[in-house]
Amino acid sequence: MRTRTTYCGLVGEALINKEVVLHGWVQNQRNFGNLIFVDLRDREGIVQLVFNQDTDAAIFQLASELKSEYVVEIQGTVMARDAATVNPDMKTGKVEVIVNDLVVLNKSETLPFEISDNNTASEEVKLKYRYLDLRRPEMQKAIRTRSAITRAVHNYYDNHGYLDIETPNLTSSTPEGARDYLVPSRVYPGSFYALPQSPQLFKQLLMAAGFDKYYQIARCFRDEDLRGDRQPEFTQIDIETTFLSDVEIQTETEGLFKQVMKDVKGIDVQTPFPRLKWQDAMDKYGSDKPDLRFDMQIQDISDVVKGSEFKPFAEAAGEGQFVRAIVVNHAAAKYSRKDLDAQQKYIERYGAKSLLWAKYNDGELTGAAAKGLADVKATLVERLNLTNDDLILIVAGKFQVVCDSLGYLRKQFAKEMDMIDKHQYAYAWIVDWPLFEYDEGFGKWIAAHHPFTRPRDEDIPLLDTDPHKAHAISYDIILNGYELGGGSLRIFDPDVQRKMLSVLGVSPEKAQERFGHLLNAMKFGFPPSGGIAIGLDRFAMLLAGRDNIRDVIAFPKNSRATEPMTNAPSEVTKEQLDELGIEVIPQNKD
RNA sequence: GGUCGCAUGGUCUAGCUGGUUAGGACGCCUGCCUGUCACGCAGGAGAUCACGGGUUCGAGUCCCGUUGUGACCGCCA
Repeated sequence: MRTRTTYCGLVGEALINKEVVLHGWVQNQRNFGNLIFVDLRDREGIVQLVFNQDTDAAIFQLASELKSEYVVEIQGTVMARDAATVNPDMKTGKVEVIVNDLVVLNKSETLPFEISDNNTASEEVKLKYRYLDLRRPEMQKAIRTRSAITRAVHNYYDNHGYLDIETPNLTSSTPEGARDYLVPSRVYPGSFYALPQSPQLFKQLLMAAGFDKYYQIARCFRDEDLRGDRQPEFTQIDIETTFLSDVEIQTETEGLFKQVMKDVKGIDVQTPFPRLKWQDAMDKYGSDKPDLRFDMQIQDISDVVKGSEFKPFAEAAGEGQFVRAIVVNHAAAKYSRKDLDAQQKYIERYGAKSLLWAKYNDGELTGAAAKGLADVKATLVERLNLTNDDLILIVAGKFQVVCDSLGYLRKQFAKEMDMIDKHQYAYAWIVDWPLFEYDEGFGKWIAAHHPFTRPRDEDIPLLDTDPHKAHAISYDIILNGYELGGGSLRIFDPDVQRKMLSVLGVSPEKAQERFGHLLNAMKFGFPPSGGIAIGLDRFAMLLAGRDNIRDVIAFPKNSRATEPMTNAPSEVTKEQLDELGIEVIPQNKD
């Protein structure tokens, strides 16, 4: 093999009349009998090769046998193309390479799908041949965006005095939070390691050790069902510091985003980011991670419809019930009764009884809820600031139901009405979180963030009396409707930590067993600390302009948590199980 | 765990109310072509219609189940 002189995609006018050696994959071949064009592709792009019958018959013969995805080495001369044959759509379209030597390094069988960004092969097939799908320029770009991000992250934290410290992947199981992935111990049959859901405890202990500023790009594992923005293993940019306030940590983190946006996208983002209280986010946008690229705020009209005999409003008159609305401008004509009935199906998922809607035109309300609103029309028009062709969407019910439903509708209609600027990056902090949330399924309080989150000092007495009223010193960073990351200041008083765990229903014995190391550490000069963890996959997905984190993970799992290429997870031999002291109970399907 | 959708040559898909020689596009194979760049033209091969059962004179099509797969709810921060 000769030494490559440049990448295919980098062959440009600077190299005209120069000799080059290129390695790459055959993208395409156009054969004219006595003249052949071959598009040669590598990670930087495509360049056109020219083979002429008259120049070298033997090389020409070899070139005529090239097929898609053959791997070749060529030596040739870069030539300027005639004005008439320049291809303005190609980066290398002003030049071409006249080939004087061709070596086929490897052949390719017929491919399961075309290596093209237009290919429409199913997700299943693409994942099975992931290495082929990754050859597509779009995929190469997405993976490279991720690489650029991690590079910028390392640079930023290195420049700001943070130490990159690794934490174990074989650790012990913790009862809180997500389901753990377990790894059986051979040395101690019947005992298991757990893969970390995050390096949370370790990073706090690194602070106890006095490292002051830590960061790590850490792999995390959670055995829960997948979504477009959730994989069972994922990567966090994990940060922990001592002696900093919540605002100081946020400011350092804003610096990171500023730097990454500059390095990766060439965009200057404004800091500080807007800060939104959790309660306000829920009230105005129906979500704790609202997409702030468009407005369309939720408005409470409970007081307006109070006393109404219209059944949905009458039912929602009680304690803890709300009637709220969004107004979609210029949408009344666009949506039919049928369209809106279809939307109702979607909000039923969140427990909404019905989608109440009305259209406003020339001072009149029409539609499903018009009759029920007739008495309060004047107030409503003023409150919602209605103008012609407005579509009003109203949901009544419990707080969570109303928020989820209107949050969904807000996003959905903004999308359908094309109100979202795809080039905008709307960052914000969500602050003032409740410390706990109530789990209806288990009938108990669970940590809204995690059990080490520090309550506001003035709320500590509430832990004994009204835990649900306590607020956390925690913060989420959101971008375009996605939760990018979250962090908090940590409890550093062992008494507060014990109290916190007790509210969560963790007995002192269990606490000692699971978190003894942290509780012990708190006895020996434990510093106030805080940090944040940022979802690298989601961040990369957003910067790469994709809508699934699979696209920024080289070898992801499918939606059933399996990996079609390697067939993971797979069965193991009886010998392997015996060694671990494990017996598999056969699954009875009937 | 639940709901909804999908499964037809290598790939993507058409196939309505049951009777088709299972159609098309891309890819593949053969031939022709000296300026294409999604080259073009002519010809050709390639499908137990995911699997199992049922209804029917007859099933790609209807019904039930299984499997695989996608989205969502639950779950997850």
